[in-house]
Amino acid sequence: MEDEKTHCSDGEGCRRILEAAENLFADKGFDAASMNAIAARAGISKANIYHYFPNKDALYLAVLRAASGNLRALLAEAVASHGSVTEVLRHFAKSHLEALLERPRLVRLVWREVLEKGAPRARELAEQGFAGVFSALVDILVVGQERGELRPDFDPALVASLLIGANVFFFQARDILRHYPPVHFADDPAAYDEGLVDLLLRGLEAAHGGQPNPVR
Amino acid sequence: MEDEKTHCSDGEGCRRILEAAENLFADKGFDAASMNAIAARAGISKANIYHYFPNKDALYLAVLRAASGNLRALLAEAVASHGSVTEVLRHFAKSHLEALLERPRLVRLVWREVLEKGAPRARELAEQGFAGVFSALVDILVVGQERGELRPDFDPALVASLLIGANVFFFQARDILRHYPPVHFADDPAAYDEGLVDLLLRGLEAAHGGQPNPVR
DNA sequence: CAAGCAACCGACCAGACGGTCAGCCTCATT
DNA sequence: AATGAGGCTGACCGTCTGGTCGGTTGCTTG
Repeated sequence: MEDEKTHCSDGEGCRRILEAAENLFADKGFDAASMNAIAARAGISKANIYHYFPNKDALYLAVLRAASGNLRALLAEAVASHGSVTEVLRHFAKSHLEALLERPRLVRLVWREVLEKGAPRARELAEQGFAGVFSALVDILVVGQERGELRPDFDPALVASLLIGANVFFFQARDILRHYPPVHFADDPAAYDEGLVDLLLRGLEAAHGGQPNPVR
Repeated sequence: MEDEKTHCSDGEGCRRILEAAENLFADKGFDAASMNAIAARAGISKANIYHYFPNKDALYLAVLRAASGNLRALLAEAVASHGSVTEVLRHFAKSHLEALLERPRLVRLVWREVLEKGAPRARELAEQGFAGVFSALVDILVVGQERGELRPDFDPALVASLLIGANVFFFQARDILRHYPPVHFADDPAAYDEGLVDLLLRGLEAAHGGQPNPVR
Protein backbone atom coordinates (compact mmCIF):
# COMPACT_ATOMS: atom_id res chain seq x y z
CA MET A 1 0.00 0.00 0.00
CA GLU A 2 3.00 2.17 0.49
CA ASP A 3 5.28 1.37 -2.42
CA GLU A 4 2.37 1.28 -4.90
CA LYS A 5 4.12 -0.36 -7.81
CA THR A 6 7.59 1.02 -8.00
CA HIS A 7 8.92 -1.27 -5.32
CA CYS A 8 12.39 -0.52 -6.46
CA SER A 9 15.33 0.74 -4.43
CA ASP A 10 16.25 -2.84 -3.62
CA GLY A 11 17.11 -5.21 -6.47
CA GLU A 12 20.37 -5.08 -8.36
CA GLY A 13 18.58 -5.55 -11.65
CA CYS A 14 16.35 -2.60 -10.96
CA ARG A 15 19.29 -0.32 -10.29
CA ARG A 16 20.70 -1.16 -13.69
CA ILE A 17 17.41 -0.33 -15.33
CA LEU A 18 17.29 3.08 -13.70
CA GLU A 19 20.92 3.72 -14.56
CA ALA A 20 20.48 2.77 -18.21
CA ALA A 21 17.27 4.76 -18.45
CA GLU A 22 18.90 7.79 -16.87
CA ASN A 23 21.70 7.73 -19.42
CA LEU A 24 19.44 7.33 -22.41
CA PHE A 25 16.76 9.76 -21.27
CA ALA A 26 19.39 12.38 -20.52
CA ASP A 27 21.18 11.92 -23.83
CA LYS A 28 18.27 11.50 -26.23
CA GLY A 29 15.15 12.71 -24.45
CA PHE A 30 11.96 10.87 -23.62
CA ASP A 31 10.75 10.00 -27.11
CA ALA A 32 14.03 9.07 -28.71
CA ALA A 33 14.99 6.73 -25.87
CA SER A 34 13.18 3.49 -26.65
CA MET A 35 12.41 0.77 -24.15
CA ASN A 36 14.30 -1.66 -26.36
CA ALA A 37 17.40 0.48 -26.17
CA ILE A 38 17.08 0.87 -22.42
CA ALA A 39 16.70 -2.85 -21.95
CA ALA A 40 19.68 -3.57 -24.18
CA ARG A 41 21.81 -1.04 -22.32
CA ALA A 42 20.77 -2.52 -18.99
CA GLY A 43 21.59 -6.01 -20.30
CA ILE A 44 18.12 -7.43 -19.64
CA SER A 45 14.98 -8.15 -21.60
CA LYS A 46 12.45 -5.46 -22.32
CA ALA A 47 9.69 -7.46 -20.67
CA ASN A 48 11.65 -7.40 -17.45
CA ILE A 49 11.45 -3.63 -17.29
CA TYR A 50 7.69 -3.98 -17.24
CA HIS A 51 8.05 -6.25 -14.24
CA TYR A 52 9.35 -3.28 -12.29
CA PHE A 53 7.59 -0.36 -13.94
CA PRO A 54 4.03 -0.31 -15.26
CA ASN A 55 4.87 1.78 -18.33
CA LYS A 56 7.39 4.10 -19.89
CA ASP A 57 6.06 7.20 -18.18
CA ALA A 58 6.41 5.62 -14.77
CA LEU A 59 9.99 4.67 -15.54
CA TYR A 60 10.74 8.19 -16.70
CA LEU A 61 9.13 9.59 -13.59
CA ALA A 62 11.16 7.31 -11.36
CA VAL A 63 14.36 8.30 -13.13
CA LEU A 64 13.48 11.95 -12.83
CA ARG A 65 12.57 11.60 -9.19
CA ALA A 66 15.90 10.00 -8.39
CA ALA A 67 17.83 12.48 -10.49
CA SER A 68 16.02 15.40 -8.95
CA GLY A 69 16.81 14.12 -5.47
CA ASN A 70 20.47 13.54 -6.27
CA LEU A 71 20.81 16.91 -7.90
CA ARG A 72 19.18 18.66 -4.97
CA ALA A 73 21.53 16.92 -2.55
CA LEU A 74 24.47 17.87 -4.73
CA LEU A 75 23.42 21.50 -4.89
CA ALA A 76 22.59 21.66 -1.20
CA GLU A 77 26.30 21.51 -0.44
CA ALA A 78 26.83 24.64 -2.47
CA VAL A 79 24.76 26.78 -0.15
CA ALA A 80 26.53 25.69 3.03
CA SER A 81 27.23 29.07 4.54
CA HIS A 82 30.12 30.05 6.72
CA GLY A 83 32.17 33.21 6.99
CA SER A 84 31.27 36.66 5.73
CA VAL A 85 28.49 37.09 3.24
CA THR A 86 30.90 37.87 0.43
CA GLU A 87 32.82 34.71 1.19
CA VAL A 88 29.63 32.70 1.22
CA LEU A 89 28.71 34.22 -2.10
CA ARG A 90 32.01 33.32 -3.68
CA HIS A 91 31.77 29.82 -2.33
CA PHE A 92 28.22 29.44 -3.59
CA ALA A 93 28.98 30.51 -7.13
CA LYS A 94 31.99 28.28 -7.39
CA SER A 95 30.54 25.12 -5.92
CA HIS A 96 27.18 25.58 -7.62
CA LEU A 97 28.80 25.57 -11.01
CA GLU A 98 31.10 22.73 -10.02
CA ALA A 99 28.07 20.70 -9.01
CA LEU A 100 26.42 21.32 -12.36
CA LEU A 101 29.53 20.32 -14.28
CA GLU A 102 30.16 17.30 -12.12
CA ARG A 103 26.91 15.56 -13.10
CA PRO A 104 25.94 16.90 -16.48
CA ARG A 105 23.45 14.13 -17.19
CA LEU A 106 21.43 14.89 -14.09
CA VAL A 107 21.29 18.55 -14.96
CA ARG A 108 20.31 17.96 -18.56
CA LEU A 109 17.63 15.51 -17.48
CA VAL A 110 16.04 17.89 -15.02
CA TRP A 111 16.47 21.02 -17.07
CA ARG A 112 14.94 19.41 -20.12
CA GLU A 113 11.81 19.00 -18.07
CA VAL A 114 11.82 22.70 -17.28
CA LEU A 115 12.11 23.64 -20.93
CA GLU A 116 9.44 21.29 -22.24
CA LYS A 117 6.28 23.22 -22.92
CA GLY A 118 4.17 20.47 -24.38
CA ALA A 119 4.07 17.93 -21.57
CA PRO A 120 4.05 18.92 -17.91
CA ARG A 121 5.26 15.44 -17.07
CA ALA A 122 6.96 16.33 -13.87
CA ARG A 123 7.52 20.05 -13.85
CA GLU A 124 6.97 20.25 -10.12
CA LEU A 125 9.73 17.74 -9.53
CA ALA A 126 12.21 19.69 -11.58
CA GLU A 127 11.15 22.93 -9.97
CA GLN A 128 11.71 21.60 -6.49
CA GLY A 129 15.39 21.18 -7.16
CA PHE A 130 15.44 24.75 -8.32
CA ALA A 131 13.43 26.11 -5.44
CA GLY A 132 15.85 25.03 -2.73
CA VAL A 133 18.90 26.61 -4.28
CA PHE A 134 17.10 29.77 -5.28
CA SER A 135 15.55 30.56 -1.93
CA ALA A 136 18.74 29.63 -0.08
CA LEU A 137 20.65 32.10 -2.22
CA VAL A 138 18.03 34.78 -1.68
CA ASP A 139 18.33 34.21 2.07
CA ILE A 140 22.08 34.66 1.89
CA LEU A 141 21.64 37.96 0.11
CA VAL A 142 18.96 39.20 2.50
CA VAL A 143 21.17 38.41 5.47
CA GLY A 144 23.97 40.28 3.76
CA GLN A 145 21.73 43.28 3.38
CA GLU A 146 20.52 43.14 6.97
CA ARG A 147 24.08 42.92 8.25
CA GLY A 148 25.00 45.94 6.17
CA GLU A 149 27.59 44.02 4.21
CA LEU A 150 25.59 44.49 1.03
CA ARG A 151 23.75 47.45 -0.44
CA PRO A 152 20.14 47.61 0.71
CA ASP A 153 18.88 48.98 -2.59
CA PHE A 154 19.01 45.98 -4.88
CA ASP A 155 16.54 43.16 -5.38
CA PRO A 156 17.91 39.92 -3.88
CA ALA A 157 15.75 37.77 -6.12
CA LEU A 158 17.14 39.50 -9.18
CA VAL A 159 20.71 38.93 -8.11
CA ALA A 160 19.97 35.31 -7.26
CA SER A 161 18.44 34.79 -10.68
CA LEU A 162 21.38 36.48 -12.33
CA LEU A 163 23.94 34.38 -10.49
CA ILE A 164 22.22 31.06 -11.01
CA GLY A 165 21.39 32.00 -14.58
CA ALA A 166 24.99 32.83 -15.36
CA ASN A 167 26.05 29.41 -14.10
CA VAL A 168 23.31 27.54 -15.93
CA PHE A 169 24.16 29.40 -19.11
CA PHE A 170 27.83 28.59 -18.71
CA PHE A 171 26.89 24.95 -18.30
CA GLN A 172 24.69 24.98 -21.38
CA ALA A 173 26.76 27.06 -23.75
CA ARG A 174 30.19 25.87 -22.67
CA ASP A 175 30.83 23.90 -25.81
CA ILE A 176 29.98 26.72 -28.17
CA LEU A 177 31.76 29.31 -26.02
CA ARG A 178 34.84 27.17 -26.20
CA HIS A 179 35.64 28.02 -29.77
CA TYR A 180 35.20 31.77 -29.57
CA PRO A 181 38.58 33.42 -29.57
CA PRO A 182 37.80 36.10 -26.98
CA VAL A 183 36.61 33.47 -24.51
CA HIS A 184 39.39 32.08 -22.38
CA PHE A 185 37.34 30.81 -19.45
CA ALA A 186 35.43 28.00 -21.14
CA ASP A 187 37.71 25.40 -19.60
CA ASP A 188 38.17 27.24 -16.33
CA PRO A 189 34.84 27.52 -14.53
CA ALA A 190 36.53 28.71 -11.36
CA ALA A 191 37.93 31.72 -13.20
CA TYR A 192 34.52 32.39 -14.69
CA ASP A 193 32.80 32.50 -11.33
CA GLU A 194 35.60 34.46 -9.75
CA GLY A 195 35.30 37.16 -12.40
CA LEU A 196 31.54 36.99 -12.18
CA VAL A 197 31.36 37.48 -8.43
CA ASP A 198 34.04 40.17 -8.52
CA LEU A 199 31.95 42.00 -11.04
CA LEU A 200 28.78 41.71 -8.99
CA LEU A 201 30.36 42.60 -5.67
CA ARG A 202 31.50 45.88 -7.11
CA GLY A 203 27.88 46.79 -7.34
CA LEU A 204 26.65 44.84 -4.42
CA GLU A 205 29.14 45.75 -1.73
CA ALA A 206 28.26 48.68 0.46
CA ALA A 207 30.71 51.48 -0.10
CA HIS A 208 33.52 51.04 2.41
CA GLY A 209 33.17 53.51 5.28
CA GLY A 210 30.44 55.60 3.68
CA GLN A 211 26.67 55.53 3.49
CA PRO A 212 25.54 53.94 0.26
CA ASN A 213 24.30 56.35 -2.35
CA PRO A 214 21.03 55.24 -3.94
CA VAL A 215 20.98 53.73 -7.38
CA ARG A 216 19.98 56.33 -9.92
CA MET B 1 22.31 22.59 -59.60
CA GLU B 2 21.87 25.46 -57.23
CA ASP B 3 18.75 24.66 -55.25
CA GLU B 4 19.75 21.00 -54.86
CA LYS B 5 16.41 19.60 -53.76
CA THR B 6 14.86 22.07 -51.39
CA HIS B 7 13.53 24.29 -54.15
CA CYS B 8 11.20 25.90 -51.69
CA SER B 9 10.84 29.59 -50.90
CA ASP B 10 8.24 29.88 -53.66
CA GLY B 11 5.06 27.81 -53.43
CA GLU B 12 2.29 28.62 -51.03
CA GLY B 13 1.92 24.99 -50.02
CA CYS B 14 5.57 24.79 -49.13
CA ARG B 15 5.33 27.77 -46.82
CA ARG B 16 2.56 26.08 -44.89
CA ILE B 17 4.66 22.96 -44.51
CA LEU B 18 7.55 24.91 -43.07
CA GLU B 19 5.24 26.84 -40.78
CA ALA B 20 3.52 23.72 -39.45
CA ALA B 21 6.84 21.96 -39.05
CA GLU B 22 8.33 24.90 -37.19
CA ASN B 23 5.47 24.92 -34.71
CA LEU B 24 5.57 21.20 -34.06
CA PHE B 25 9.35 20.87 -33.96
CA ALA B 26 9.58 23.78 -31.55
CA ASP B 27 6.85 22.48 -29.26
CA LYS B 28 7.58 18.77 -29.22
CA GLY B 29 11.09 18.27 -30.53
CA PHE B 30 12.34 16.33 -33.50
CA ASP B 31 11.26 12.82 -32.53
CA ALA B 32 7.87 13.61 -31.05
CA ALA B 33 6.80 15.65 -34.07
CA SER B 34 5.61 13.09 -36.60
CA MET B 35 5.34 13.68 -40.32
CA ASN B 36 1.67 12.74 -40.09
CA ALA B 37 1.07 15.44 -37.51
CA ILE B 38 2.96 18.01 -39.56
CA ALA B 39 0.98 17.14 -42.66
CA ALA B 40 -2.30 17.34 -40.76
CA ARG B 41 -1.36 20.70 -39.28
CA ALA B 42 -0.40 22.00 -42.70
CA GLY B 43 -3.68 20.73 -44.12
CA ILE B 44 -2.04 18.57 -46.79
CA SER B 45 -1.16 14.93 -47.29
CA LYS B 46 1.98 13.43 -45.84
CA ALA B 47 3.16 12.32 -49.25
CA ASN B 48 3.10 15.90 -50.39
CA ILE B 49 5.75 16.82 -47.85
CA TYR B 50 8.03 14.31 -49.52
CA HIS B 51 7.44 16.10 -52.78
CA TYR B 52 9.27 19.11 -51.35
CA PHE B 53 11.70 17.51 -48.91
CA PRO B 54 13.56 14.25 -49.40
CA ASN B 55 13.17 13.16 -45.78
CA LYS B 56 12.40 14.29 -42.25
CA ASP B 57 15.94 15.39 -41.50
CA ALA B 58 16.00 17.66 -44.54
CA LEU B 59 12.73 19.22 -43.47
CA TYR B 60 14.05 19.79 -39.98
CA LEU B 61 17.21 21.29 -41.37
CA ALA B 62 15.24 23.64 -43.60
CA VAL B 63 13.08 24.72 -40.68
CA LEU B 64 16.13 25.29 -38.54
CA ARG B 65 17.89 27.21 -41.27
CA ALA B 66 14.95 29.55 -41.69
CA ALA B 67 14.48 29.94 -37.95
CA SER B 68 18.14 30.60 -37.42
CA GLY B 69 18.10 33.29 -40.08
CA ASN B 70 14.99 34.95 -38.69
CA LEU B 71 16.34 34.85 -35.17
CA ARG B 72 19.63 36.34 -36.24
CA ALA B 73 17.86 39.16 -38.04
CA LEU B 74 15.72 39.77 -34.98
CA LEU B 75 18.70 39.88 -32.66
CA ALA B 76 20.72 42.03 -35.01
CA GLU B 77 18.43 44.94 -34.19
CA ALA B 78 19.34 44.62 -30.56
CA VAL B 79 22.96 45.51 -31.15
CA ALA B 80 22.25 48.67 -33.12
CA SER B 81 24.52 51.08 -31.30
CA HIS B 82 24.05 54.77 -30.79
CA GLY B 83 24.78 57.05 -27.90
CA SER B 84 27.15 56.44 -25.01
CA VAL B 85 28.37 52.95 -24.28
CA THR B 86 26.24 52.68 -21.18
CA GLU B 87 23.19 53.69 -23.18
CA VAL B 88 24.03 51.14 -25.84
CA LEU B 89 24.42 48.52 -23.15
CA ARG B 90 21.03 49.31 -21.64
CA HIS B 91 19.45 49.24 -25.06
CA PHE B 92 21.09 45.94 -25.92
CA ALA B 93 19.96 44.15 -22.78
CA LYS B 94 16.41 45.36 -23.12
CA SER B 95 15.89 44.67 -26.79
CA HIS B 96 17.80 41.40 -26.73
CA LEU B 97 15.45 39.99 -24.12
CA GLU B 98 12.47 41.48 -25.89
CA ALA B 99 13.54 39.74 -29.08
CA LEU B 100 13.80 36.41 -27.28
CA LEU B 101 10.37 36.79 -25.72
CA GLU B 102 8.80 37.98 -28.93
CA ARG B 103 9.48 34.77 -30.83
CA PRO B 104 9.72 32.04 -28.21
CA ARG B 105 9.31 29.24 -30.74
CA LEU B 106 12.29 30.34 -32.76
CA VAL B 107 14.44 30.53 -29.67
CA ARG B 108 13.37 27.16 -28.33
CA LEU B 109 13.95 25.58 -31.72
CA VAL B 110 17.46 26.90 -32.07
CA TRP B 111 18.44 26.50 -28.44
CA ARG B 112 17.28 22.91 -28.36
CA GLU B 113 19.85 22.24 -31.02
CA VAL B 114 22.54 23.74 -28.85
CA LEU B 115 21.60 21.56 -25.90
CA GLU B 116 21.33 18.29 -27.78
CA LYS B 117 24.40 16.20 -27.18
CA GLY B 118 23.45 13.12 -29.09
CA ALA B 119 22.98 14.42 -32.62
CA PRO B 120 25.01 17.28 -34.04
CA ARG B 121 22.26 17.80 -36.60
CA ALA B 122 22.92 21.45 -37.17
CA ARG B 123 24.98 22.76 -34.31
CA GLU B 124 26.86 25.13 -36.57
CA LEU B 125 23.62 26.71 -37.70
CA ALA B 126 22.47 27.35 -34.17
CA GLU B 127 25.86 28.63 -33.20
CA GLN B 128 25.94 31.16 -36.00
CA GLY B 129 22.97 32.97 -34.53
CA PHE B 130 24.81 33.08 -31.26
CA ALA B 131 28.10 34.20 -32.73
CA GLY B 132 26.82 37.45 -34.19
CA VAL B 133 25.23 38.70 -31.00
CA PHE B 134 28.08 37.61 -28.83
CA SER B 135 30.88 39.21 -30.79
CA ALA B 136 28.83 42.37 -31.35
CA LEU B 137 28.38 42.70 -27.61
CA VAL B 138 32.05 42.08 -26.98
CA ASP B 139 32.85 44.82 -29.46
CA ILE B 140 30.59 47.24 -27.64
CA LEU B 141 32.34 46.50 -24.38
CA VAL B 142 35.81 46.80 -25.89
CA VAL B 143 34.91 50.17 -27.36
CA GLY B 144 33.63 51.23 -23.97
CA GLN B 145 36.93 50.27 -22.41
CA GLU B 146 38.97 52.05 -25.07
CA ARG B 147 36.93 55.19 -24.65
CA GLY B 148 37.50 55.07 -20.92
CA GLU B 149 33.81 54.81 -20.19
CA LEU B 150 34.26 51.34 -18.75
CA ARG B 151 36.84 49.87 -16.43
CA PRO B 152 39.78 48.40 -18.33
CA ASP B 153 40.28 45.56 -15.87
CA PHE B 154 37.42 43.25 -16.66
CA ASP B 155 37.06 40.57 -19.32
CA PRO B 156 34.62 41.71 -22.02
CA ALA B 157 33.84 38.15 -23.06
CA LEU B 158 32.91 37.29 -19.51
CA VAL B 159 30.55 40.22 -19.22
CA ALA B 160 29.01 39.44 -22.60
CA SER B 161 28.44 35.86 -21.55
CA LEU B 162 26.96 37.00 -18.27
CA LEU B 163 24.58 39.44 -19.90
CA ILE B 164 23.38 37.11 -22.63
CA GLY B 165 23.22 34.26 -20.16
CA ALA B 166 21.06 36.24 -17.78
CA ASN B 167 18.61 36.95 -20.58
CA VAL B 168 18.56 33.40 -21.86
CA PHE B 169 18.02 32.15 -18.35
CA PHE B 170 15.20 34.59 -17.81
CA PHE B 171 13.63 33.37 -21.01
CA GLN B 172 13.96 29.73 -20.00
CA ALA B 173 13.06 29.90 -16.34
CA ARG B 174 10.41 32.60 -16.55
CA ASP B 175 7.53 30.25 -15.87
CA ILE B 176 9.03 28.74 -12.79
CA LEU B 177 10.33 32.07 -11.53
CA ARG B 178 6.83 33.42 -11.81
CA HIS B 179 5.53 31.59 -8.81
CA TYR B 180 8.30 32.36 -6.39
CA PRO B 181 7.13 34.97 -3.92
CA PRO B 182 10.36 37.00 -3.82
CA VAL B 183 10.36 37.33 -7.60
CA HIS B 184 8.39 40.32 -8.82
CA PHE B 185 10.03 40.77 -12.22
CA ALA B 186 8.84 37.61 -13.97
CA ASP B 187 6.21 39.54 -15.89
CA ASP B 188 8.31 42.65 -16.31
CA PRO B 189 11.38 41.86 -18.41
CA ALA B 190 12.19 45.55 -18.78
CA ALA B 191 12.51 45.88 -15.01
CA TYR B 192 14.67 42.77 -14.94
CA ASP B 193 17.15 44.10 -17.46
CA GLU B 194 17.13 47.54 -15.92
CA GLY B 195 18.06 46.12 -12.56
CA LEU B 196 20.56 43.81 -14.20
CA VAL B 197 22.39 46.52 -16.10
CA ASP B 198 22.29 48.86 -13.13
CA LEU B 199 23.94 46.16 -11.11
CA LEU B 200 26.63 45.51 -13.67
CA LEU B 201 27.38 49.14 -14.42
CA ARG B 202 28.19 49.68 -10.79
CA GLY B 203 31.10 47.40 -11.37
CA LEU B 204 31.77 48.23 -14.95
CA GLU B 205 31.68 52.00 -14.88
CA ALA B 206 34.98 53.77 -14.38
CA ALA B 207 34.94 55.63 -11.09
CA HIS B 208 33.68 59.14 -11.78
CA GLY B 209 36.51 61.64 -11.80
CA GLY B 210 39.15 59.30 -10.43
CA GLN B 211 41.52 56.69 -11.80
CA PRO B 212 40.04 53.24 -11.44
CA ASN B 213 41.41 51.18 -8.60
CA PRO B 214 42.38 47.66 -9.66
CA VAL B 215 40.15 44.72 -8.85
CA ARG B 216 41.42 42.94 -5.72
C1' DC C 1 9.21 -32.32 -1.16
C1' DA C 2 5.77 -29.15 -2.64
C1' DA C 3 4.02 -24.74 -2.92
C1' DG C 4 4.64 -20.12 -3.90
C1' DC C 5 6.58 -16.12 -5.52
C1' DA C 6 9.74 -12.74 -7.53
C1' DA C 7 12.91 -12.41 -11.34
C1' DC C 8 13.31 -13.04 -15.89
C1' DC C 9 12.71 -14.22 -20.91
C1' DG C 10 11.18 -15.10 -26.11
C1' DA C 11 7.54 -14.44 -28.82
C1' DC C 12 4.06 -11.82 -29.96
C1' DC C 13 0.42 -7.81 -30.71
C1' DA C 14 -1.81 -3.64 -32.58
C1' DG C 15 -0.64 0.57 -33.96
C1' DA C 16 2.30 4.37 -35.38
C1' DC C 17 6.32 5.51 -37.61
C1' DG C 18 9.14 7.27 -41.85
C1' DG C 19 8.98 6.62 -46.46
C1' DT C 20 7.31 4.97 -51.40
C1' DC C 21 4.46 4.61 -55.38
C1' DA C 22 1.10 4.69 -59.05
C1' DG C 23 -1.88 7.71 -60.48
C1' DC C 24 -5.05 11.90 -60.67
C1' DC C 25 -5.74 16.78 -61.58
C1' DT C 26 -4.52 21.25 -63.46
C1' DC C 27 -2.44 24.08 -66.62
C1' DA C 28 1.04 26.12 -69.73
C1' DT C 29 3.29 24.84 -74.06
C1' DT C 30 3.17 22.97 -78.65
C1' DA D 1 -6.16 18.44 -79.25
C1' DA D 2 -2.16 16.31 -77.53
C1' DT D 3 1.68 16.57 -74.40
C1' DG D 4 4.26 16.72 -70.37
C1' DA D 5 5.50 18.43 -66.04
C1' DG D 6 4.49 19.88 -61.30
C1' DG D 7 1.32 19.80 -57.27
C1' DC D 8 -1.01 16.61 -54.83
C1' DT D 9 -3.21 12.27 -52.94
C1' DG D 10 -4.78 7.47 -50.91
C1' DA D 11 -3.13 3.27 -50.33
C1' DC D 12 0.51 0.81 -49.15
C1' DC D 13 5.38 -1.06 -47.29
C1' DG D 14 8.75 -2.64 -43.90
C1' DT D 15 10.18 -1.45 -39.50
C1' DC D 16 9.97 -0.21 -34.97
C1' DT D 17 7.26 1.32 -31.05
C1' DG D 18 5.16 0.65 -26.25
C1' DG D 19 3.13 -3.01 -24.16
C1' DT D 20 1.31 -8.12 -23.17
C1' DC D 21 1.43 -13.02 -22.29
C1' DG D 22 2.65 -17.70 -21.25
C1' DG D 23 6.09 -19.92 -19.43
C1' DT D 24 10.74 -21.04 -17.16
C1' DT D 25 13.97 -20.48 -13.78
C1' DG D 26 15.70 -20.40 -8.84
C1' DC D 27 15.23 -19.20 -4.15
C1' DT D 28 12.34 -19.21 0.10
C1' DT D 29 8.97 -20.95 3.12
C1' DG D 30 5.93 -24.54 4.99
